[in-house]
Amino acid sequence: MEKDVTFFEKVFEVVKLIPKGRVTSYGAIAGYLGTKGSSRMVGWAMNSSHHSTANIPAHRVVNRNGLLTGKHHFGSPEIMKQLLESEGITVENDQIVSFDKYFWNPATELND
DNA sequence: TTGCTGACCGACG
DNA sequence: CCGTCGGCCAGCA
Repeated sequence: MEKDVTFFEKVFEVVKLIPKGRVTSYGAIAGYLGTKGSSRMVGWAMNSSHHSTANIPAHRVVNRNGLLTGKHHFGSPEIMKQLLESEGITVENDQIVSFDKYFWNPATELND
């Protein structure tokens, strides 16, 4: 039976499951949750992640183009890039290099 | 309570 | 190719 968990909670769970050195997209998470149309809410959940005490690796979540769209929401646009590079991910021009190589699809990784 | 906005994505002209 | 619009759910005035 499903809990009264909201879209936010689901997003947090998936984001926290993202392995180090990997990245995913808002649409991928939304699609995995079955709400592809609510890709916007995924980003909104990330915004709430700062308010949440849980450690949410929001820097591992980027848009479909691998662009660091939400970098500005980390307090400083450099934080997101530094965090990604700290995990071995190359970021150039606010965009992840070989994004498809670092891309982590929950629907594929979490699903057998 | 109603309505707008938002770290996106995809479709249409 | 590029500009515009609709849709999804939740938070805030």
